Amino acid sequence: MTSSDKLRPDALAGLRACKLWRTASDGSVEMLARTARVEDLPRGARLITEGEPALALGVVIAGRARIHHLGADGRKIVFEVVEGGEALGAVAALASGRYPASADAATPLTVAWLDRGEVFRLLEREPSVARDLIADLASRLVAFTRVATALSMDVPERLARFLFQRSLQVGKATPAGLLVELGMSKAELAASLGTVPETLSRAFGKLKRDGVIEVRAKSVVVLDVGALARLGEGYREG
Amino acid sequence: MTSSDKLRPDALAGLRACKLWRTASDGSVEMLARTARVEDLPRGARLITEGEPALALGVVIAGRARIHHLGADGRKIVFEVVEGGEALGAVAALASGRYPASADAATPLTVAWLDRGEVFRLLEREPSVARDLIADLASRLVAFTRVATALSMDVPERLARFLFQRSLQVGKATPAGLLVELGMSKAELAASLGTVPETLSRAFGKLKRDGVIEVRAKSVVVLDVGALARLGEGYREG
DNA sequence: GCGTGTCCTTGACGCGGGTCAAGAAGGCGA
DNA sequence: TCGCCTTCTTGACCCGCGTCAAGGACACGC
Repeated sequence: MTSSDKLRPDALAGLRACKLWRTASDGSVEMLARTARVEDLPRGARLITEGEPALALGVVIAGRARIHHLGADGRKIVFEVVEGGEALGAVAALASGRYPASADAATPLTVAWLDRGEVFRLLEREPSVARDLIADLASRLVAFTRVATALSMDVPERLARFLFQRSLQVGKATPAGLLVELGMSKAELAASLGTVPETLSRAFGKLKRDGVIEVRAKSVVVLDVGALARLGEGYREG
Repeated sequence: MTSSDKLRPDALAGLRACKLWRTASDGSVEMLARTARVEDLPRGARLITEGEPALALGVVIAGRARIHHLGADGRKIVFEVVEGGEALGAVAALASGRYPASADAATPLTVAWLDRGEVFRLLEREPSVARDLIADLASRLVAFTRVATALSMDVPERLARFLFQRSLQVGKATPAGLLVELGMSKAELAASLGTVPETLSRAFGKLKRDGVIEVRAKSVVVLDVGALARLGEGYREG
């Protein structure tokens, strides 16, 4: 809240990159940045607690946050991973309700908090921004449906789906097959898929026995991409 | 598409009641209504098929529709029940993607289809409508998070939650306790809770054994509202 | 070489819940 | 009153997956 907060260049750049107001003028974004409260948090810090009134909307400037829900038994489902330029709790803040899920920093994190009112003021100044905002909220909701859909699949299917999508992004062709780096520890992957390491391990075992993949330490070799796609059959958007 | 479609009074009233553009002027709503394609469908008809390009947005004029997802094994999860004045597939249409879930008519249904472009044109004519639209999308997303959350509870908990919420709406105090009409067959209720009649029946049995409710044919008597609320503990928004 | 971490895998077990199949328990027309 | 159909319940069984507990496998330091 000191005057030195007013214009951190990284925060300004982060807000400028935010898709929620992609078409807003630089001037408006700068005004937004001046009202932002910027926080630097260590890995593991709690950003948002489920059930609290959503007064502000966060934009991730650097790092990754994880949106999740803790069940009564302490089990955790991860809904979404939020990275630079994306918003946190936008939904609840705009709906003027309470946060429907919690969020933690998955890495050291810089986040800019904007008051709900400021965002509405931006909309009044530049009505065309509404279209950006609406498109973003809507596609977020679509992504969400996909998560809920995935919860109805069993673990090997969810793993197949993850591997298929990951192979599209970071797969490298090799003589042995398509090499895919997992990009995280298996324990983390298990949590992302809504399961535990033991079960994930068995899912890897199953795909391997079926001849679909070969398992390495921090990567897998995909032998049959088609089978992977079929197993993880979700509905890809156009 | 005939000119007689242009201004069905029920469609006009339904669109006027739609929260998505609550603050729009009557004139704008009438213009919207003139472009709408109105359909009358029998119970059970398929409105939207998962994966199809979302070109239009539906508004329910009369009846109830059910948004659901069919798993590979034919199992069905119901995400949402949409009633008069609410929108169908708004999300996907506004995000210009594909429908992320399917929808069926749960009762005989009248629905008005609006082209995406018409909605965007309305936004340009009346920018203040964006705020309504954003608030609605956002609260929809919050509701959705709650559904996903509920999927991590077991069946008796989901049932308790349903009964608790239903008792708030239609509960009637009687000497024996709080009488709650289910309002649908137990098979339908089972589907809404993402389970099958057999398991629902056992869940009723469990709540009854625990002294929380008494089970009647098409209603239940709630003996211990507190226990119900505790079991179905979700996160109510403010 | 030998501890001592961390991370991953493997087996045994229990529980929730879906499926199958066989009864109850009503409507409802003849 | 008697079928007869639909809806709901009950029991038996199986499967997926989470938990607990016991090993590997590999990296560190000494």
